[in-house]
Amino acid sequence: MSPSLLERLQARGYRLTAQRRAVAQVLEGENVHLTADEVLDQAQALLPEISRATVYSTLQQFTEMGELRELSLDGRSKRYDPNIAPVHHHLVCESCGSVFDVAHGIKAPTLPAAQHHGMAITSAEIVYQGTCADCR
Amino acid sequence: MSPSLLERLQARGYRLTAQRRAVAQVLEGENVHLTADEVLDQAQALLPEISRATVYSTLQQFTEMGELRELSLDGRSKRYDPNIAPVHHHLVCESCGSVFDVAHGIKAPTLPAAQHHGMAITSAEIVYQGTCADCR
DNA sequence: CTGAGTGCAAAACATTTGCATACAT
DNA sequence: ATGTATGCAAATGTTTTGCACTCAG
Repeated sequence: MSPSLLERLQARGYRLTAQRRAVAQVLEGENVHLTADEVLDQAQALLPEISRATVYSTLQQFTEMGELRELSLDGRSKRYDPNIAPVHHHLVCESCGSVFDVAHGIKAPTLPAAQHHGMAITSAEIVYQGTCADCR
Repeated sequence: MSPSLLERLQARGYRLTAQRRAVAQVLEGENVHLTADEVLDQAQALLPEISRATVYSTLQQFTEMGELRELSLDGRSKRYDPNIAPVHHHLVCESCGSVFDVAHGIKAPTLPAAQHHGMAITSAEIVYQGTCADCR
């Protein structure tokens, strides 16, 4: 089994506090795509005194460290995905906003240089939109 | 040439006011991906008394009518794309948020039914991320 | 005319920031 | 110890809403 988020943070020598451990623990697992607010809720269940500002700043740091991927799938709030190892895409329910991972192996087509508009491309992500079973 | 946004609205018998005409006019053209706030700015240049609430509600209606496509490309604010005819994808600058269209012809791979997670898929959009010429 | 559209201001969210205090290393 | 992380509360940015007034059809 691959190292957990918490283990990866320790391995980096990252300063660990109870708050950061709570955030890491909430984000452990497969197919996890929580908003900052959901992370706050679940982290407060583990550690009641954790504050909103700390959750936001911790999520921002984990993202900058490359330990989380920030997803902007609807116009409302960002979601955080701890599944960073393989590049993978997402399915989004247009009705309730729930998110599923697409197993790796599906690859976005490479964009011909003529279409780069002068940009240096670093990644490509596909968002499949539709309606989930619950919303139908 | 294909009918303009304004012409399409007229053809639907949609009730037209000076405000709605201003919003439609601002969104005319190719490679336009404005935020609500940018639409407000430009619409106020045409019609100083237009209000923020009207711009938001008009954009929402145009989107529901299928005359605009709402893009959630960064976590900040939605952008509105009047180019709805062909399905097309986008290039986004991670630094400044500017957006370019990818010419049609590029298609996202079809997702095998086994990966649908019970969802009914309606569309697939690719977001290519990178850094634009100006930001380098 | 008349219901739908508009402006205004306030509310509802999402996120960020400044600063004094607490704590991991 | 010491510098960084945290909590609090206020600020910022985006979008929505309630309500009285206006106007397109």
